[in-house]
Amino acid sequence: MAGRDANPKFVKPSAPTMSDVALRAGVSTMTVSRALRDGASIANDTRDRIMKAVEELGYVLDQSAGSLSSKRTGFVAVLVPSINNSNFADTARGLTDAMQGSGLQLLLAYTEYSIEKEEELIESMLRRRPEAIVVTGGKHTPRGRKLLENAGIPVIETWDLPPKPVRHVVGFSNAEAAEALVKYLYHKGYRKIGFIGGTSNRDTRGADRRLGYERAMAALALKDTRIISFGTPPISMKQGGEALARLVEQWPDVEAAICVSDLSAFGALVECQRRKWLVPKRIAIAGFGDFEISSCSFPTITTVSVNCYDIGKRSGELLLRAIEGERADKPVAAETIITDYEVIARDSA
Amino acid sequence: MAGRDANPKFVKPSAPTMSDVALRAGVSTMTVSRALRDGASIANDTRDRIMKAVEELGYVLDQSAGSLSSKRTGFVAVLVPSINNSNFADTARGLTDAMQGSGLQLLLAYTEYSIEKEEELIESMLRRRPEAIVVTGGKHTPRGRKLLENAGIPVIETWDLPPKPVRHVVGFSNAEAAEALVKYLYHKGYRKIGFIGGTSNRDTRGADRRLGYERAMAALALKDTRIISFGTPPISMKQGGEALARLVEQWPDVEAAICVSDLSAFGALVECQRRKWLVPKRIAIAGFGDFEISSCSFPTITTVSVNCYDIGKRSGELLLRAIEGERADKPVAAETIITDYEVIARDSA
DNA sequence: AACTGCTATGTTAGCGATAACAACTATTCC
DNA sequence: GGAATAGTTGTTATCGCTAACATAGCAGTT
Repeated sequence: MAGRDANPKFVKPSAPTMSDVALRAGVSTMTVSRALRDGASIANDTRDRIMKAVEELGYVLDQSAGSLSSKRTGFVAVLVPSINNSNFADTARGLTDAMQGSGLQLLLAYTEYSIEKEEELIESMLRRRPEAIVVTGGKHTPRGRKLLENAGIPVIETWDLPPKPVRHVVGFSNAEAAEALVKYLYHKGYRKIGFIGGTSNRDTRGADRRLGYERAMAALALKDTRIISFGTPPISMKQGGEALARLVEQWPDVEAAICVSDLSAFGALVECQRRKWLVPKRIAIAGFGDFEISSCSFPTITTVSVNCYDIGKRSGELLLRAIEGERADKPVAAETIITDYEVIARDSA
Repeated sequence: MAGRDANPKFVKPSAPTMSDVALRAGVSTMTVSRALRDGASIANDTRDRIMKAVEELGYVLDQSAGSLSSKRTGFVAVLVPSINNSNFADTARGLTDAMQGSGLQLLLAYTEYSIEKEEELIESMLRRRPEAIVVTGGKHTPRGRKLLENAGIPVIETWDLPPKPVRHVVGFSNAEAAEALVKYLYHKGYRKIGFIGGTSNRDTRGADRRLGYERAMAALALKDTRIISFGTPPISMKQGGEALARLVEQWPDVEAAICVSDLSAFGALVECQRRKWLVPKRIAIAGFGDFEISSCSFPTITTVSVNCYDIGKRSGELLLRAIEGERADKPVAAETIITDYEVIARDSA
C-alpha cells in the first residue's frame, strides 16, 4: 500500500471538473451546469443522474470559472475600520443577514482607520470584481475616491453623511448625534461638560463627534470647552480611564464627561469607581455607540444609540436592489438613507 | 450633452481589459501581465509605458480571470462562530496580520455556532477554490468533515484539540484550561464552586469548559457540582447576571462562580454590585477568555487568557507554509500547534 | 565566427465554466 | 395529419487572463 503511494510518478489527482460529471452522467456540461443552478428546466431523472455523479465524484462547482463567463462574481466588498469593534461587527452582521440567501459573498477587510490603507484595499478588492462595494465613512484619498467612482458598480458609504457622496449613503451625522448628547446633558443641568477622544483625526467619525460637541457648546453659549485628546483612536477602555484622570486634573470643576465611545466611557466610569467617586453625582459620564456594556455596567451608561446593525441591514438591502438594477441594466438612482440615532438616558448622566 | 447620453443605443462602456492596455502600450498582453506582477524581467521603459496606459485607462487587473488560468485564487477561507465576539475577531486579526503582504485574501464567514451552517459555508467557500481553509473547532457534520478531507487544500482546525483532526490544528484544550481555573480557585481556598454556561452544546468550546469544570471537581473530590445552564450560547453579559441570580438562589452557599466567558462573568459581577455584594468576599467570580473588560472592570476579573490573537497569527503562519508546500508540490506534514493558556489571577477571585 | 547564456518579448493553447442559439423530442390543438 | 408549442438537451464561442514554450537580440567567450 505504502509502496503504491510512494510511486515516484504518482500525480496528485486534480479535482473533478464539470466535464467529469457530464461524462459520468452521460450528458453535456451545459446540462450539468443547468442542473446545479435552480430555475432551469431539466428532466427529473437527468437531474438525479447528475446529482448522483456529483455525489460520487465529490464534485464542487468552480465559481471563479463560472463568474468569468457569466460576469457575475457574487462578491460584495466591505471595508470597515476594524472588526474588533462591536459596532462595525454589528454592521457586518447586518449586511450578512440582509444578504442571506442571495448567493452573495462578503469580502471583508479592515482599513485600520487609515484612508491610505483603504485606498490599497479598494484596489485589491476591485481586482476581485465585486458587484458592489461598501465603505465606512465618506473621506477617502483622491485616488481611492476615483477608484470608487470609476468602478462601475454600486458604491455605498456608511456611518457618515458625506457632503459629496460617491453615490449611495447609509448613515447619520456623527456631529449632530454628539450635539444631541450635549444638549441632553445641558437639559439635565450640566454646564461644565468635557469631551474625551483620541489624539488624531484618523478616526473621522470620532473627529466629527468632537466637532459636534464644540458646536453644541457654542450654541449653548458654554464658552469653556474641556477637551482631552489621548491615545491613538480607537481609544480603549483603559485609555478612557486615563483620559478621565487627565480631564479632572486639568479641570477639577468638570461636571460631566462625554466620551468618544462607550468603551472609553466605561473605562472612565471604572476610574471613578476606583476613586470611589459616585457617578453621576461627583461627575456624570456619557458614551457613544450603545455597546452592550453600557446597558449592563453599574451604573448603566448614558449613551447615543446609533443602530449599527441597521446600517448594515439597510446597506445590504439597498445593495441588493442596486445589484439587481445593474444586472437589469437599469441602475437605481443615488439614495441617501439616514439612520436613526437616539440619546439613551441611563444612570450615569 | 444630455441628448447624447440619452441615446437609446448608448451602451455602457465595459471595463478595459488587458488587451486594451496592451494595444495602447504597443505590447502583447503577456507583457502587460508580466509588468503587473513583480519578479518578471521587463525593460524599464516598457514597464513605464504599460503603467502609463494602465493609469490612463483606469485599468484594474481581473484576478478572477487570472486565477482561473494560474490555478491560484489567493483566497483563504475562514469560518468563525461569530464575529461579534472579540475573541474570534482577535483570531481573525491575527490571521490577517500573518497574511499581510502575501497577496492572500481572507474569505470570512460566520457559522453562528452551528455545524449545519458550517457545512453549508464550507461548501460555498470551496466553490471559490480557496487555497486553504481555517475552521473553528474540531466538530463537524459528517458531510462537512468529508468536504474538508477531500478539498485537496490545507485544512486548519483552531480553538480546540480535536481527537481526530482533519489535518492541521492550532489550539488548546478548553477542558484543561477550565480545569486549571478550578484548581486555581481550590488553591485559593474555594470549595463550593459553581459553573455558569449556556443551555446547549451548540457552543462546543463552552461545553468543553463545563466538562473541564466537572472533571476538575471530581479530581479534587468536590462532589457537589453547581451548574447553571441559561440562555442560548454564546451567553451575553445580561444573561450572565441572570444566571448568577439563579445560581445563588439555587445554592445560597456557593462561594465562587466560574463563567463560560468573560462577558457573562462581567454580567455576574455587575449583578453582585447591584446587590451590593463584595466580590470576591461575598462571592468570587472568574471568567474565561481574557477580554479587555476583565482587566478593566472594578474589581478586575480573574480569567483564563487564551491567546486568541496568537491562534490566528500562528494559523496564518502555518497556512502560508502549507500553501507554499502545496504550490511546490511538497505538502507539509500534519502539524498540531498547541497554544498557551494561562490563569490570570486578578481581584475578583 | 560560432557558440553559449542571458534578457526581453511574443505565440499558442488552454483554465472551467456559461450565454446564446440551435435542435430535437413530445404533446397539444385544430 | 400537420403545425404550433413547450420542454429538454447539445453545440459553439467566448469570458480575461496566464503557463509554457518559442524566439529574437545582444554580450561575452573561446
